Amino acid sequence: MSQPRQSSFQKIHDDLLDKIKSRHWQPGETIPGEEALAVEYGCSRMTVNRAIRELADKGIVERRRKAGTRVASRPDRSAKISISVLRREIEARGASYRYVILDREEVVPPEGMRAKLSLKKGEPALHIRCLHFSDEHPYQFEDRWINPACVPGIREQDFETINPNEWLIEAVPFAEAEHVFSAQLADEQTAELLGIASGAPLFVIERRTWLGDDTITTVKLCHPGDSFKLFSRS
Amino acid sequence: MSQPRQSSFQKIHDDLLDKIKSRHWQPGETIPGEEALAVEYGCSRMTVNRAIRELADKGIVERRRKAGTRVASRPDRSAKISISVLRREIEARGASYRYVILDREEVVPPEGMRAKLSLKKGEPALHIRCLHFSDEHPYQFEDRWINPACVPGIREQDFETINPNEWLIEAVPFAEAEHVFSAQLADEQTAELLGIASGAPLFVIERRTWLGDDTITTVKLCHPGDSFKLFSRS
DNA sequence: GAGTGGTCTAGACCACCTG
DNA sequence: AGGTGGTCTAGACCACTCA
Repeated sequence: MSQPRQSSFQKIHDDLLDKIKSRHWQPGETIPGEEALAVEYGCSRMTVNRAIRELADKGIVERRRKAGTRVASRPDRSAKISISVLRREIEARGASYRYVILDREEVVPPEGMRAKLSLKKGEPALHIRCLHFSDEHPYQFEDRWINPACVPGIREQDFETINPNEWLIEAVPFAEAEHVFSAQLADEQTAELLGIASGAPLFVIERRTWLGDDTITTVKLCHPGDSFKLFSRS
Repeated sequence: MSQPRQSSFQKIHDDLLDKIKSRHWQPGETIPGEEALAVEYGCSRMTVNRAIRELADKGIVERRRKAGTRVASRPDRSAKISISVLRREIEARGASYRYVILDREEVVPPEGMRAKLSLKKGEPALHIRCLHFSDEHPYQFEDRWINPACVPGIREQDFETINPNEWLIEAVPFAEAEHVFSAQLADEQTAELLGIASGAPLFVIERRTWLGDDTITTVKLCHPGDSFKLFSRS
C-alpha cells in the first residue's frame, strides 16, 4: 500500500473537505480562522491559506474578510465539460477519422449572423459546411461562419487537408468560447447528410469563439442524437 | 476611469496570458523560469509561481520540473457548466415554479439500475417520478432512483412540499456527480406528460450522484428539446 | 475599530526529471 | 548531476467588512 505522496496543504485540504462532507461542520457554519488552523496543523498560515483557497475556488466554502470562512450553504452543481478536437476524440476510440468539405464560399451573411460576427453591412464572411466521419459513418455535420478579418491567411486556405476547427486552433489558440447545447429535430437536408431519418433527434452544439473584442467564428455542430453523448464529471 | 484593484500575481498572470495570446510565446515554446521572471517583475519567486500555477490549472501552460514551463501546444476546449437548482433557475427568469410528484414507491429495481446503485439482489430502492412546471407549462420530467440506505430519513419524506432534488441537496450536500447529456426522441408516455408530440426532441440529462463509495441517486431529466438550452462559457 | 482573509517576501529544502 | 518547479516558513502589511 504505497500512498501517493501528499503535500501538506493537500492533506489539510482533504482533511477539511472530509470534515465538511461528514457534516462535522454544517453548511452555513463558520470554520476556524487561518491562524487557529495553522496552530492546529502545526504549519504556517500560508499553507492553511492555500488549502482553504482551493476549497473556495471549488465553491465548497465562502470566504469574507472579517466574517471568516463558512461552509457554502447552497452549493451549485457544476460540471466541467471537455470538448476535444473531433479527430482525436474519434481516433481515441480506435475508429478512423475522415472529413469532407461540402461548401466553402465567401458571401454576405444573413443579418443575424452578421450581428454575431460584428461585421459591417455588406461585408462578406466565410461560410463553410463540412461533414465528419467516424469509421466511414457520418458523425457530425458542421456549419461554420468565420470573420475573415480576424484570421489572416484564411483566404488562402482551402481546407482540403485540414479541417477548419483544427486550422483555427493552430491559427488562433487560446481564444475564449461560449457553448449552447440543445436537442433538435433533423431537417431533411441535415438528415440526408448524416444518413439518418428526417425527424430524428440531433444533439446540437453551437459555439461562438472570440479573442479580445473580435468574434472569430460561429459554428453549429450537429450529431445524431441517439448515438452521441457528452460526458462530464464533478 | 477607476481601475479594479489588482494584486501583483494577478497582473503577472494577465501579462503572461497576453504574451501567450499575442503569440509573443508560441505554443510549445518554453517561457522563462520562475527565478528569471521574478527578477524581471521585481517580485519574489512565490508571486511568479502563483501566477504561473493558475495558468497551468487552466491548461494554458504545462509545467515540468527541470524541463520548465511551456505554452500548451494542443489546448482542449473545456467549458464549465453550472446546473442550478431547477426552482431557482425558473424563478430567475421571472417565471413561477410548481412541481407535482407522480409516483413514489419502494420497489426492487431492474437489474441495470440495481448495479448502478450497488444494491444487493432483492434489495428495494426508492423510485420517484415527477414533473416540473415553469409558468404552468411542463418544463422537465424527472425519473429518479434513490439508494435509501445512503440517505437516513428519506423513508419518512413524502416530497409533497419539497422536491427530491432540493431535499437531497440539503441531506447530502457536497456529493460528487457525473452527467451524461444526449438528445432523444420522446416516447409516448413522456410526450404526454410534457405536453409535446410523441417523437419530439428531448434534451436528456442523466446524473449519477455519489459520496465516497456509495451511489446515492441516479436521475434522468428530460426537457422538451426545442425550448431547452444549456449554456456554458470559456 | 478591530478581526479576518489577501497578498507578499526572502529564504530554504526537496522531488523530480532531463540532458 | 544539476536545474527546474513544488512546497513550506515566519513574518509582515494591507484591505475589507462586520460589529
